[in-house]
Amino acid sequence: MAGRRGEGDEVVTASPKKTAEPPAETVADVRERARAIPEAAVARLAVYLRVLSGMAEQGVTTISSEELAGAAGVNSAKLRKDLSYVGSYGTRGVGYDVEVLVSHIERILGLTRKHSVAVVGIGNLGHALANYGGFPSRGFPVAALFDIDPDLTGVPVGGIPVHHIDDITSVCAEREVSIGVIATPPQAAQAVCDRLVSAGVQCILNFAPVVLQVPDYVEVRKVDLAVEMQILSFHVARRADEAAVDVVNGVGVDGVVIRP
Amino acid sequence: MAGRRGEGDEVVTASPKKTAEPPAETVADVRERARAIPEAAVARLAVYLRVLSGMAEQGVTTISSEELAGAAGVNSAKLRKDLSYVGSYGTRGVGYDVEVLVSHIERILGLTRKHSVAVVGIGNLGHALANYGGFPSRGFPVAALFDIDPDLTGVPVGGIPVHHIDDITSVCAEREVSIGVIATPPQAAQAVCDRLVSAGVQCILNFAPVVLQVPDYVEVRKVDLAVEMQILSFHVARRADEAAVDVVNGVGVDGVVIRP
DNA sequence: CCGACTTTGTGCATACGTTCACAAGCGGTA
DNA sequence: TACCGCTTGTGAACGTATGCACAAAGTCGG
Ligand SMILES: NC(=O)c1ccc[n+]([C@@H]2O[C@H](COP(=O)([O-])OP(=O)(O)OC[C@H]3O[C@@H](n4cnc5c(N)ncnc54)[C@H](O)[C@@H]3O)[C@@H](O)[C@H]2O)c1
Ligand SMILES: NC(=O)c1ccc[n+]([C@@H]2O[C@H](COP(=O)([O-])OP(=O)(O)OC[C@H]3O[C@@H](n4cnc5c(N)ncnc54)[C@H](O)[C@@H]3O)[C@@H](O)[C@H]2O)c1
Repeated sequence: MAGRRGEGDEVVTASPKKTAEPPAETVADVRERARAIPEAAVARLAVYLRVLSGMAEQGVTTISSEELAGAAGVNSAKLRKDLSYVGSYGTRGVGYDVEVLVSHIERILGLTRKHSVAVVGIGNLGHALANYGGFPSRGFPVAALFDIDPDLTGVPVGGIPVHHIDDITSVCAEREVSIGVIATPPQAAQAVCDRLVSAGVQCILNFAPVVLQVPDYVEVRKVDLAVEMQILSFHVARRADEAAVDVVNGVGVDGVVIRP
Repeated sequence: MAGRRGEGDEVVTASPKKTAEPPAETVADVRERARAIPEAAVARLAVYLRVLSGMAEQGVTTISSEELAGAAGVNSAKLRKDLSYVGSYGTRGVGYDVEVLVSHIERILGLTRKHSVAVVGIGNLGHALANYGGFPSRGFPVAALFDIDPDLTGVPVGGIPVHHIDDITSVCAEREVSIGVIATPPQAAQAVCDRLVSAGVQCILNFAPVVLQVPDYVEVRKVDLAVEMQILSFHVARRADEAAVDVVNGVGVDGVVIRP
């Protein structure tokens, strides 16, 4: 790593009583860095990873920040900064080795280990998720399905048997589920969430349009399609408003310049 | 509106030659404000709206920022700031009138008008979306479905007939589609997107794991479940790293205090 | 009508994220 | 080896978002 402040890899022998203000840099910093990656950058790293995997399949071995940024739909400076959080694995004047980059991003994202997924609520959405081949191939095997409906339990969906929600604790423990996906009706979501948490699941992906309450140590991400659509709707409205402003501008509100 | 700088609701007659530095506030500002709402705030407004609608159904007529913030899972100061972008419709010492707030948020989000949705790609996910009742009830009627598979076209899904993708332009125009949802395999997504744009659709919600290229005036939002899971995975890994640091800390790296 | 109490709305400080711009570093070439 | 052109990696400037803390503005009981 280039512009590091201190000098050399100062071993952990640490000076005795440095009560001075500027804190010394330690081993902790190496770990600390992972924590220092902005959430927004993490989301983009996942996108870069997908693009890079595609590149690798097409036989591309090296890629410049400019190219990768184009393919990922971001500014190249941002891309380089994002990659700098991961470490410095590029070659100046050349670019990045695709394989190397893939493996380092995978390491940072914790994809060196598989994360088993459990889907709760095997209705419209749950069926789609269970049948989807895109998760296992990316390191997220769907290890268990749950529903409360007795007509569904026992029947396999996408090759995986559906368990009754009451068995959630034992099955999750047995299959080492680390991610729980909630696809139940909103009324049931909080209760399901609580059961997942009790079962030791610390990561939850929630499709139900409710705000889940969880302990601090549990990470929740939500996918709310109605919210997405409302954001789109907002932009439509905003655009209409701007058009209206332009009209007013054209008509000319006396003397008042809108954008000089 | 409370803390407004100027005085009274200065009508649009605009003072003659105020070339002074502090720019006068005009009609444009009212419109301007909509544009000034941070994207993050817009997403939260949609959540507040959902919570408020639920409250209204339960007969709640008034709510304080503290209560609403709790229900929406955010800090109350943030909530109040978000609402201040919409305008000042609360009553100090009392709180917000639920109905009033709902209607103002709806106005800002452009929900006073319906936004017809077209879903393209009626596979696993497309079926789930077409069958989902949550969209029409929130002002987003599903007006058309499209697929390339001749076996699917003509057959109704969720009460809506599936059209062939080749009819996309005429059908979208006829049904005044304003939001296009892409649920096709990734390989087809860019082509489908281009067709939607040609058909005049300016808002796109993309489920395919690809980065879409669109003209500036088109708004795209993506839902990428694998990315969501990878973000969760990152947090798991980060947590494991922190635990490792704590162990090192416990063992005691001589003299170096990690967090004093 | 007053004064105690509650809750909003926002100025300000801080933290976070993005973008610019350029020195540092590398491969290739003479 | 010395130079050149290209691309990375990162300080620093900027812009945006968050959260605190408190004055302003309202309600309500007496
Ligand atoms: N279908 C979509 O396209 C879509 C889109 C956006 C959001 N959502 C949300 O996703 C969730 C699921 O949607 P859906 O269309 O699949 O609903 P659905 O009604 O088709 O399926 C829900 C399933 O959950 C099961 N269930 C109910 N209570 C349960 C409990 N306590 N424990 C376990 N399982 C339980 C039901 O038996 C049913 O099989 C809903 O919250 C919905 O709002 C769905
Ligand atoms: N199913 C899921 O749970 C899930 C989860 C995450 C992401 N996705 C993504 O969503 C998309 C759809 O997933 P799916 O599981 O429904 O796939 P699917 O294969 O079940 O369905 C795809 C549908 O698109 C149609 N199609 C193909 N090319 C088309 C074209 N050019 N024009 C119109 N229609 C066309 C096909 O006929 C098919 O009906 C994929 O990109 C997938 O990666 C799905």
